[in-house]
Amino acid sequence: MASARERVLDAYETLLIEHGPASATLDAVASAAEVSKGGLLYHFASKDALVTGLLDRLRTRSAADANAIRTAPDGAVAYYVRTSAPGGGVPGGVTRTYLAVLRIADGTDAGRAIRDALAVVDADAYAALREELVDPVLAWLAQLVADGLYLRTLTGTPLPPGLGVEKLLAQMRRYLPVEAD
Amino acid sequence: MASARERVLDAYETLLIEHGPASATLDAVASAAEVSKGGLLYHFASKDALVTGLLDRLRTRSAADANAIRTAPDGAVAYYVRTSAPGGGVPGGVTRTYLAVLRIADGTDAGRAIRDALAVVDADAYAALREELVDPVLAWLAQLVADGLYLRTLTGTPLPPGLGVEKLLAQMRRYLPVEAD
DNA sequence: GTCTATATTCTGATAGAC
DNA sequence: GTCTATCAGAATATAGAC
Repeated sequence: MASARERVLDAYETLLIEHGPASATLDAVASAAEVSKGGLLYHFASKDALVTGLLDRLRTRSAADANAIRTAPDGAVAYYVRTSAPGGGVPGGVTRTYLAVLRIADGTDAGRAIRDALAVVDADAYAALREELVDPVLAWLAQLVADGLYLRTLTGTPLPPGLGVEKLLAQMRRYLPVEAD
Repeated sequence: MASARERVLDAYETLLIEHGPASATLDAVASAAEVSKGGLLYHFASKDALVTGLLDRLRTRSAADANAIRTAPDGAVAYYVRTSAPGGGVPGGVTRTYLAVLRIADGTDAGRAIRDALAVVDADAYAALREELVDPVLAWLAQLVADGLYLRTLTGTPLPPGLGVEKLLAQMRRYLPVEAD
């Protein structure tokens, strides 16, 4: 079994995504992670510390994912688009953590660290895409397409019938110079 | 001054976007709307009723916005992309309400009505874009670019230096057959 | 390191005056 | 239609046993 600390973060992610921030109470997280509330508070001394722990995980996974984008066999764009689509996230990847963190982002001063962490993920992915696509605006365009899929993943809206990710990638290859050299 | 009912919805939207769902308590909403908690509960008998009221507003504004997309002078794509970018929302438009509703969406049964309402907004905009772009995959591609900007608006991440919306539109016009006939 | 029990604060909602 | 006063339940966090 994974360490209690990792189990707590996994449970917090799942609750944030599936039941929303209001349901991600310390009680609920502890219960889902199969530890007591006291056990949870040993690893994360407060709810803020739990959030900080999730942000640390997000940064770590973002760096790893940027590397995966760079080394993807089918090219950076295809990898990024596929992993952004609903159901396309890889286990232990950045997608799930990003979606969880999105749910606790707000416009307050306290939310500043959260927005900064999300901005770093964006910048990491953009830098990785730029290594395949030299034109900055084109790289941004490709990233935005994938981020649009991300928004669908966030809302839980399934893809429209007849409109799949591979069809989208084919259209991008047809019109945009996004092929790896 | 706007009616108390509209002020309450405005205040609820603002609190959801700027301070997150946890801070959008009945007390806080009433205070921001400059009514008492009792006054709020006269117009919206429960928190669920407040959510339902916001979803009704979302659907109304989505229908109006779909019409604005169709009749935009510069074309549907340009309008949709511009209004999706950070700071591009029009007062009383669907953007702000959509961002607020996004913050209360979750994967539970109770959140089903919320996700459905968000899906309707997506479908409304897609249908409006399709009237300009006949190719379904191309229309979807254009929508995803705008939705990617939406995600940035949601996270509050400013656009990268040197990468503006008009540059993006120029690139889209260059590579994609997205020009209005 | 992990647990139970408790203190304190805050939330949604009700009751009833005006 | 709008207000104040109040309650029952839940939330975070602390204390201290094991």
